Amino acid sequence: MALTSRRKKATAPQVDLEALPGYCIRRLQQIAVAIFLQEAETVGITPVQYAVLQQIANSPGIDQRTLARTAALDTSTLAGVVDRLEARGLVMRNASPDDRRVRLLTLTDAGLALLESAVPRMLRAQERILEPLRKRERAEFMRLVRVLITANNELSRAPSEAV
Amino acid sequence: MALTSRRKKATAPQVDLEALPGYCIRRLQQIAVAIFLQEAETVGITPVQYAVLQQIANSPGIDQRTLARTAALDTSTLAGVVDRLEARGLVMRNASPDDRRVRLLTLTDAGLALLESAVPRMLRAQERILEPLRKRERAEFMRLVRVLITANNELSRAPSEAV
DNA sequence: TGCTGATTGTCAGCATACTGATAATCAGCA
DNA sequence: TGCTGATTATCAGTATGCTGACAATCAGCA
Repeated sequence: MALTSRRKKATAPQVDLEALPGYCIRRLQQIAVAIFLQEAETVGITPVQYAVLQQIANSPGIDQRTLARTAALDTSTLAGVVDRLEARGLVMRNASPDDRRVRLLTLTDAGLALLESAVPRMLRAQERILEPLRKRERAEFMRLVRVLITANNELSRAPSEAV
Repeated sequence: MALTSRRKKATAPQVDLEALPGYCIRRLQQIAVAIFLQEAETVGITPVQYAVLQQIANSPGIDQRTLARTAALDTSTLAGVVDRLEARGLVMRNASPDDRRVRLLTLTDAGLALLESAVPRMLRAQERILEPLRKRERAEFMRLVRVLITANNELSRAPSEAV
């Protein structure tokens, strides 16, 4: 039978998703978010909202562009996050006196209070995420993840940048 | 000075996000997606769309509920993904003869052809994600991630389930 | 001073991802 | 047979996350 006459029955490539780093990382992210939301349920914030509140607390009066970099968020994504935090009265958005394009962010008293009550719950969530690993494995996992992040930092539109 | 008269100046807790597993996992997920999208640009599919196409190829005639579990997606999320793939003519959605609630999924010829051209690019993306690690570290990273996923599997609404 | 290019924030559009609700359907039992 | 509870898929609503485009503003220079 000549090759050309053989009906090319396209055989679907069989791939096990569990073996793919990208798939496993997505699963891990889903789980980490679920744990955070469980722990922070009474506070009512998401992981990203926590990160934004925390960075504003770390650097009061920060502008949105810098905040986006330090929280690893796209500026357009950050705009939405800050919108929601502002609507809940947790964050103030004030125009900069020096540059009218810039909007400076500060926590309100309510935002600070919420952040303070969120921190222990956030820490508990972090512990739970790594709990299945032995102590030494946890450190090794974090080391490996940080290598991956640092080396590939520039690849996403929101490259992280230390403050 | 009595405690009650001291103005409680709430001191913002300073936390370094980079030290938090959840934050690092989110960064890693952003990077993994960015690498995948770069490699798969000419094919025009996302990581999740690839996973869905691949699982349909692995099990032709699979129903959406089973597919959601094996691809680690919520059924409501999967509905949208399949909508888009169907609209592009990559997937067929047929009612089951046995149970009219169930919709069975199959790849079209175009879907199969696209999947075949996507696989090598997907594999290249997987290599790039772990490239910053040494060979032994890559295996260790994958082992640790799988421990975390397996142990915490039930925590997300879309617990993965081997086929 | 007035123009040009860069910067800041926002928007529209698309794609995950979740919760909670609902319609359609099925399976089992009185 | 007819009813009840479970199952399948879908929907509305909310929240990341990205791209590409835009208006407002600024900084630097002719």
